[in-house]
Amino acid sequence: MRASCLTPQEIEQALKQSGINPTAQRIAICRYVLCEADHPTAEEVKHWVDQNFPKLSLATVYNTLKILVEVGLLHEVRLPNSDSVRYDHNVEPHHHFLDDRTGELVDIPADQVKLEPKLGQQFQVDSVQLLLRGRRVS
Amino acid sequence: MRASCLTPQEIEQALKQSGINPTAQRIAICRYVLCEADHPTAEEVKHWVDQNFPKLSLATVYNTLKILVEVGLLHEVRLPNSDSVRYDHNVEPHHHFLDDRTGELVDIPADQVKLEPKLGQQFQVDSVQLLLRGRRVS
DNA sequence: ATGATTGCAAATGATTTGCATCATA
DNA sequence: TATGATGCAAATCATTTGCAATCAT
Repeated sequence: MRASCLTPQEIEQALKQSGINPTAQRIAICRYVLCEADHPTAEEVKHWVDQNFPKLSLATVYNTLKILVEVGLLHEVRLPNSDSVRYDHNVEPHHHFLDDRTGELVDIPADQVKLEPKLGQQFQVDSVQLLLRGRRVS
Repeated sequence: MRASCLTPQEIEQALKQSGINPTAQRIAICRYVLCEADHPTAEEVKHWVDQNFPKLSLATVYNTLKILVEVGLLHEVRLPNSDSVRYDHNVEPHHHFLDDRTGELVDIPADQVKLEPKLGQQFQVDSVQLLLRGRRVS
């Protein structure tokens, strides 16, 4: 489901291919956000880098995340129950399930939901964003 | 599609039934947000009341909107392209279409989209939030 | 009078920005 | 040394909150 972890070298490659100068800070952020992390907020990213890459500023975290979103390596997710943006390294079309109890956010592969809008042809649908809410039962 | 406009009396009724003290300010806000308005932001509500009900503070706008959401007379909508919450007086289940060019947000009746999640039974789906994005062609 | 409601201004939280410093080609 | 990247602090934007003044009962 989740893309396998990238090595620092592969991350460097990916950044270069997207026209991003692969600085040490950016690679550090990518290591977390493109791999280990699960829909983190900017604060969570900052918290992680604080432990693994001291002296990286919050502004650089935000700036880097913004760049990654711009080139499409990352997607923003805004949840109805929070003010902070979450970052999703899964850039393939997919849906989300939000556990309203725990706040946990789970990726749902696109093919697990049959979705057929029947709108007038004046509506040209380019993309679809679906959030399923409820709770997970064990 | 849209519920017909409520008279001030009916608004007063609705507020009382929801246990909200129907003050002049609250009725004024409801007149706009439960009726005329089309997915306004808090700022847009403030702008309207400024012209029709001077001396109503922004804090009261926010507080009133929050109360209306709490009792279910209004729903919050967070769009991916904006930081401000929009308020939706259509509290029946429905979807949204967002025109990425104009920013226009259109209600889509629930029955115009066939939606069948096929998730494992550990996912108990209580509600669904669908945003279709694209552009409207004339 | 009493409690609820309001308005104002200050506080908050997330994010952005300006700018001086720093690193690297 | 020129260009871009970083760190810091201040700015911004949406929203919330504290509190004193006001209103309705």
